[in-house]
Amino acid sequence: MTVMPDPSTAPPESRGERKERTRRAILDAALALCEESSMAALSLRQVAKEVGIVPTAFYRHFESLESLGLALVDESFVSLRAMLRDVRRSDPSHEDIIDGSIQTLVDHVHAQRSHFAFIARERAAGPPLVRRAIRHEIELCERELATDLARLPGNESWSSEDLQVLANLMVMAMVATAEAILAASPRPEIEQQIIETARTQLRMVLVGAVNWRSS
Amino acid sequence: MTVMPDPSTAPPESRGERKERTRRAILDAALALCEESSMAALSLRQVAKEVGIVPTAFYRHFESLESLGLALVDESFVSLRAMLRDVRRSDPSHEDIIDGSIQTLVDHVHAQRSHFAFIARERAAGPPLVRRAIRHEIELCERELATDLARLPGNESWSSEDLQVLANLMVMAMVATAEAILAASPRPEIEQQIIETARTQLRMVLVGAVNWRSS
DNA sequence: AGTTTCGGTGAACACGCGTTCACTGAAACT
DNA sequence: AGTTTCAGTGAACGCGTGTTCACCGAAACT
Repeated sequence: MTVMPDPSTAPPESRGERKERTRRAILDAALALCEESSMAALSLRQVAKEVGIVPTAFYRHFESLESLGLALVDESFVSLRAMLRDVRRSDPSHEDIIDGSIQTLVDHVHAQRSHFAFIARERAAGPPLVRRAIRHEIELCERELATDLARLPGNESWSSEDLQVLANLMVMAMVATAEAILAASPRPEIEQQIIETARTQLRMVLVGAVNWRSS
Repeated sequence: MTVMPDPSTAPPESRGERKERTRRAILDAALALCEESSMAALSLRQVAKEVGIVPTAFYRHFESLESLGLALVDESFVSLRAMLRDVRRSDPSHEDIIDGSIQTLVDHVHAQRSHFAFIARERAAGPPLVRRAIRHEIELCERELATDLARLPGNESWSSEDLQVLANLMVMAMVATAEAILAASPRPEIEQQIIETARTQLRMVLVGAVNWRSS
């Protein structure tokens, strides 16, 4: 609960290290507290109590709850980009590229549960600035995916607009799948069904993609 | 601001009519107030002030903010189902079925803006019970769409599971499109681009669907 | 005409909120 | 050793919160 280490057993810690530790504690507490509703229903005093500091000490780390929110957006998208990197790393020539990608998604959603939940929630309901920041980050992810898709063999004839549209569709399906997994857990049998659904959907979209323009 | 009619000009009004009028005013005020954040950041006193009644009078109509939320879910899904009915009404043999459906979506999103925004927001960030209610309603819509798809010619060979998965994909795209329209307004050129994107995506999915099983 | 019903009132309750300010005390620097 | 820096303190402010209660007065019923 408290940030203070036990002075008898704790190793020596510089001032900077302690500040960073409190900052982390604030971020974690905020992430945990807004899990049940939204950032909009989060109070400075709640966070401070959870961290184990007095309310005013909060201002030593963030100038407002909104800037805390923006920091959480940054942090959450580090997790999301790590996932995209893992998805990209898989061998594109492999047949199970769909299964692999979905498994990577599932793994990361479980490992960084709060970050993905934060993005899903605040994307629609966060403070205006937080909302904007999230939408912007997602748009960047779509553009990245679009350039990745452009490099894939067989896509030479695609216009960049169509690639962008396909990337948008895929990201939207990914976001929805992540949301569904979060809403389902911890019920493995429902989660398995969501995974099956996502797999089939990705295959359907893929079938649509390979027959595009040629139909 | 106030619910009270001017006694000099107002027509006579029964007790039941007045109660219903106040109830409506509460629903509208809540819808308007949580537009900028979420139900989670809504207070009874705020709503009462907006309606023009004293806070305690709220309890004459709803037993809590959460039950108000559930009433708003019901109301919002009346709008959504009205939209689905309009979509379904269009001639399925017509070539522009995609354009027609999307136009219907756009029209309804504009006409019932607050209802669609409410669903999009609270689906992810509302109080747990509200979230559950919305997810359940959306699932019902998916099942309805799946049975509709089953009646379409050329789908005889589809398994009911695949139809369900396709319906899920389409509803997910519809929800995302509605969200995008709400986030874009009032910028007509961006909205037009969203519509174009949705049109292309629906075509892609359709191409995938017609080539399903046969590929 | 007399009585009941009930939507709306207003005071009061204990508590949580964001923000201010002067402060403490140990770490970090000179 | 002496000074500065600064994360964390704690009291105080004015306001908003949900909920309770006894009360009012007009519509609705008998």
